[in-house]
Amino acid sequence: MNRLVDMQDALSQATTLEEFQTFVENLRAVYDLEHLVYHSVNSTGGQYAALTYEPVWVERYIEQDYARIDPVVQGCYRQFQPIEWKTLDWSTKASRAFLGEASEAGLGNQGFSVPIRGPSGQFALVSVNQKCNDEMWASFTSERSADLLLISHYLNEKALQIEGNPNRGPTRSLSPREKDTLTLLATGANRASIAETLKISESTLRVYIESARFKLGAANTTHAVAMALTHGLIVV
Amino acid sequence: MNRLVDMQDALSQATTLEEFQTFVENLRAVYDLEHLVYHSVNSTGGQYAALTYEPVWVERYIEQDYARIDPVVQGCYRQFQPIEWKTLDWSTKASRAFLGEASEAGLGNQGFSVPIRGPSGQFALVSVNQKCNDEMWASFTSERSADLLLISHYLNEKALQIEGNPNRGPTRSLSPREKDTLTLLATGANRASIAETLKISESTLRVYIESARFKLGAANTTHAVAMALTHGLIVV
DNA sequence: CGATCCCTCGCTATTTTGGGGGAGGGTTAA
DNA sequence: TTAACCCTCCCCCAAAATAGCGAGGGATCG
Repeated sequence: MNRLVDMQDALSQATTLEEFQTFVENLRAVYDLEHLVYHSVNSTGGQYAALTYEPVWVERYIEQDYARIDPVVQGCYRQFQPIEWKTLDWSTKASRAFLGEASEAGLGNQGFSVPIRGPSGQFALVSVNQKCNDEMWASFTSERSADLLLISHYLNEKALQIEGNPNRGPTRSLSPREKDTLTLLATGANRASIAETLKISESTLRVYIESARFKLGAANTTHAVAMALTHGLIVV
Repeated sequence: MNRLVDMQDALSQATTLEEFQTFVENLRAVYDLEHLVYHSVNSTGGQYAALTYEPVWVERYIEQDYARIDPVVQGCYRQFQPIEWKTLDWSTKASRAFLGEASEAGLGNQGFSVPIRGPSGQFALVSVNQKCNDEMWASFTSERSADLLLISHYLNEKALQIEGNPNRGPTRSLSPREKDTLTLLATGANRASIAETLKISESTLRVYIESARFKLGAANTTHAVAMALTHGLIVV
């Protein structure tokens, strides 16, 4: 387990994306893997990765927006547990084509990916890739799964830290009533029913909505609710 | 590290909530902690926990809906890293009252919590609690933080497995246009400006909003955006 | 080849929200 | 004792969103 301790030490030194990338490359070498990938995905198509794949493949992946069809990404997105690539559904046409291209780009036949989730819907995955037979791979993944979980956690922690956390700006705190209001709005209730629930007049309710909007600098109610959610001010 | 392996074995036997609860109790004993808590806060406001707190405290916690003001829950909700309770903000009146009650209920002065997130916005936290001085606690948490991360992961995996995923079944995935739409709505844009941004007519845009609402079972646009956010379908 | 979904656009009401004003009384901290 | 919040309530009117209909063309999959 020394490797993990060393890793944390080395990782704590990294403060830039370049150092992060170098770290991932070193980690690949230490574990004697074909490839190691940290891949952060967000739903709007933005993505950031530190990886050891061929640049050509990476470029094509981004250009073709393969994250949308990549069975590994899609599979991880719906699971909590790490995923063995072999267990994924490679039957669709798109998947097959994707697999073919990936093989050509030098990816091994074995793969294992760990989903990681952070606040505000942040999502990333750490994948390891190898060329070997099923038996050897099963042995590797069962022995190293705990390591991989921890590595994934530390990598994501570092990535979030380097990217800077999005909760920038002095978000003024909301009053209890404002929280109640936004929370109920987030459940889809309209002003009339919320007023009834909170046993106040709709006029009063409007004051809360408006003051919450003002405090958050939100353009409208939906915006205010979205901001409150992503800033963790309310939990629905 | 044998303890962790044993733990996984023992946990794999558990198939019911009662066994899960017993497992948590045993784990508390093994690590010689005052308390150990697995607390799942689901997005509809419901919560499920396996813990070693006094039943009276648990009842009060649920009855008063303390999850909404509990600084540990609130803090974990917006962090990726585990949290040391001492670093939280205990200055507000509600926090202080909460802390007072918690102490009376037998909670120790030291605490450490690990946030865990699963698919569809699932959120849980694992907390450990102890009565001891700062130095001893710092030593414990630094030595055991990796253990705790893994424990949290395995506990959540098991909890998800036991609970099954019936409530998250009908969440159909959103089409790209629907995601675009909800994402822009979450930024506070109105329909006119979104239509302009996406270079489509407002009529078309309305179809997306309505189909997204329908798919998510949302009562209105704000609800749909909130659901998409908490389920991790969009990221702002 | 039909079912199903996605993308695109239109119409007329009706309902809901938002903007901009007020007002009074309570608590808390400088 | 002020100032700065917080909670509560009211008015009018304009703007925006929603409900409930419709239409056609394209891709995909069984």
